[in-house]
Amino acid sequence: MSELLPNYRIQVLLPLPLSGVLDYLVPEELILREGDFVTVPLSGREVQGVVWNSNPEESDVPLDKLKYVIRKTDLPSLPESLMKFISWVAGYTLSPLGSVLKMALSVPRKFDKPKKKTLYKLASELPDKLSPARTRIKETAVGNMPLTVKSWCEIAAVGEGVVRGMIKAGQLISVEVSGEENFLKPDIGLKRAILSGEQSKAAEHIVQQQRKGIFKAVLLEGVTGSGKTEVYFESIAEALRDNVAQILILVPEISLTTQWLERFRERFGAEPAIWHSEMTPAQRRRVWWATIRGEARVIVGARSALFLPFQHLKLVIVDEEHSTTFKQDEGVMYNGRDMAVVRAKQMNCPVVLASATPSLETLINAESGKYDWLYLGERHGPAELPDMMSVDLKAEPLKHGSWISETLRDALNENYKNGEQSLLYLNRRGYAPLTLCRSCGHRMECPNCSAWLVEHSQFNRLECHHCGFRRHKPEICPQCEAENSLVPVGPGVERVAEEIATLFPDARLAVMSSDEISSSKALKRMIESIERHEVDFIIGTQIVTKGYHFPMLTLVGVIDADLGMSGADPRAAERTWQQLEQVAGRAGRAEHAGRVIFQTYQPNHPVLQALISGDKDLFLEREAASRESQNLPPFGKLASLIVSGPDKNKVIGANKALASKAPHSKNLKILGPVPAPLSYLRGKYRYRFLVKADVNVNLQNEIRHWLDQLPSQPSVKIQIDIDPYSFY
DNA sequence: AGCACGCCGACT
DNA sequence: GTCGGCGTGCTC
Repeated sequence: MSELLPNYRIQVLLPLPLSGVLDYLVPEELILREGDFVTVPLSGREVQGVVWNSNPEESDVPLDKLKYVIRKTDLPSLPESLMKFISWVAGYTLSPLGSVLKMALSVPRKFDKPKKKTLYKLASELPDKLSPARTRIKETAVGNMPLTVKSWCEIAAVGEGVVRGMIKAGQLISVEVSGEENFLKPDIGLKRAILSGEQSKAAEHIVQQQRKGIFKAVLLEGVTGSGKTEVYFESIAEALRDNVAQILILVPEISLTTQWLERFRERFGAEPAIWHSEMTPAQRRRVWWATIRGEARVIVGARSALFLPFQHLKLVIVDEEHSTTFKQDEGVMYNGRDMAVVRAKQMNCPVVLASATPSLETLINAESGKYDWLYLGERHGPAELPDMMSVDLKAEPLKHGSWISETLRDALNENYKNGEQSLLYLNRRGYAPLTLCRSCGHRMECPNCSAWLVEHSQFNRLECHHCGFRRHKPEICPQCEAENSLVPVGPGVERVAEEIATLFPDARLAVMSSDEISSSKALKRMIESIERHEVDFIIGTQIVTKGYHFPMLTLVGVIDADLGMSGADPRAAERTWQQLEQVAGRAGRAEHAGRVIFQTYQPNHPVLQALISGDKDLFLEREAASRESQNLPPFGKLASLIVSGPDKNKVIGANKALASKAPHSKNLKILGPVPAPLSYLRGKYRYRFLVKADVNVNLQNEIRHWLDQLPSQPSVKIQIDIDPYSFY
């Protein structure tokens, strides 16, 4: 260390799409360690980076090229465990290291420390006699949780004057927190759920793993309503007995979990820290700081929460582990579920994968004994499993312009007459997926993509669901100029809603799709209205599969059970099964028995057979066998390469160059290039290669070597997706 | 990601 | 003759 004086060299990783680190010199007076945040010069500007290597062995960058670190940033340094995770993810996804760092640091102005905040909690002694408004405050208080003035107003539905009055009277006591402490200190003893024998056994198992402080993956499988949440809540409560333990709960869509958060609040009397993409910069900063300081104990977040700077991560839970929304399919393409397992492994803590319909990958791992397997078989409470049947649309054809078969219509009618709720499921937004000219056959297509424009009747316009292009629905055909010749073809949720409105003119409808639900507030309002039974028919896209409890819902009609069954996606059947199983799980809550009707042209399809017979094991066995025979995940490795660019000839040229250098062996096959299913997207031509390999092949190395043989061309982009879930 | 460098169209 | 379009390439 004696010779490190003025020319002491370090390597800094910058949050830019650079694949490596940059070398800098350290001014004499500075002491820098790995993980420290630094400000460095980069082509004339100042950039924030992280010291990645404080003692590089060698480097080919000549000394005279190096610039000096400007200063050390006043931030807690990045935990070593996070640096390790970032490196791992970059290597696995074949993304530039700097891009992964950027993702991990997507905290605007993180150097601003969060502001102080004043919260108020209920005084321990209150007068016996309180005004009605003040009594409401007293009664809505959960545990001893301090809240902001605004939150008190919201939860007790009182005016601000009431709260201020109570503060003045000493009935609410102020608590100063540095901004992130108000979701801390969950009360582990509060409101313990009463667990069934099976549930407590499962919880106990997780707790034991957690106490051992070693990595272990546990599959927690249980049908909807079997009480998985209670099980992992108990494990969380136990893990929190360790006074510094941090717990991460990964959920598919945080904005859709108001009901979940209420349960958490009831159980722990505190808010968990929440992390998702739609947070304001101030909220992000608060959670990031609370996490790096170790003050946030329970963090609930979408997949990007994996990149928070945990200090003492002691348990990871992945809720709805089968959900495909864990897969990020742009930028750094990683699967949150798989990376959660890696993160837990690196942190030496257990990871719990919870689902009613586990993914095949996870089931195979559980079967082979690689993961522990906990099964909750009883359906908790009095609810019965729904009664399922399919309607063969070949035997019972739909009338022209109608999407509801007679059988389904009769069932809906009966349910409606009985004053119960029905759900119609169709995973297709808008009014109609295709608009066609009756006189010349012209199809309304997106100018930027090879895709049809979807009619949205609300504003009488046509939209591209891939690039966001929209236009007014024209009066005349743009090709043959015929008048009134454009007709909608096929149904979307809006069109099904229209049919329901015609069939049941007095019924109250709610359409649930991302078009109707712009914010989590709008969603909450809609859910509450359904819970209060202000709605008779719900027509929804896959947004309804996300695990809400609608106690009055007793009939589910699946408009098109075949949708999504075909295509290049090897997981299509599994995904359809999961989606339909989840939708079917909405029927029959509480004391009402439920019914599910699937409309299909393929009543003998294994997916439907499995759902109706309830023999999901047989289906999964067949699905596993089929994937094994094709050497597809999880039995083989798969990667997709999308070659794209605005100049079609350049893209084709790049394809040829790639194909000529493609490695081939007994263990690795490269298929393609073929035009991608969306062969033109956002103004770019797209071709796809698929790389299939045996599990023992180092897929990343093979691909890296392959691409390294070719010069990079800025006008042609190559996107690598390891273990792809999206096949567009 | 920025930012500069560089080579072709409409302007004072 | 220049201003400026954004294609291309580099940043220690």
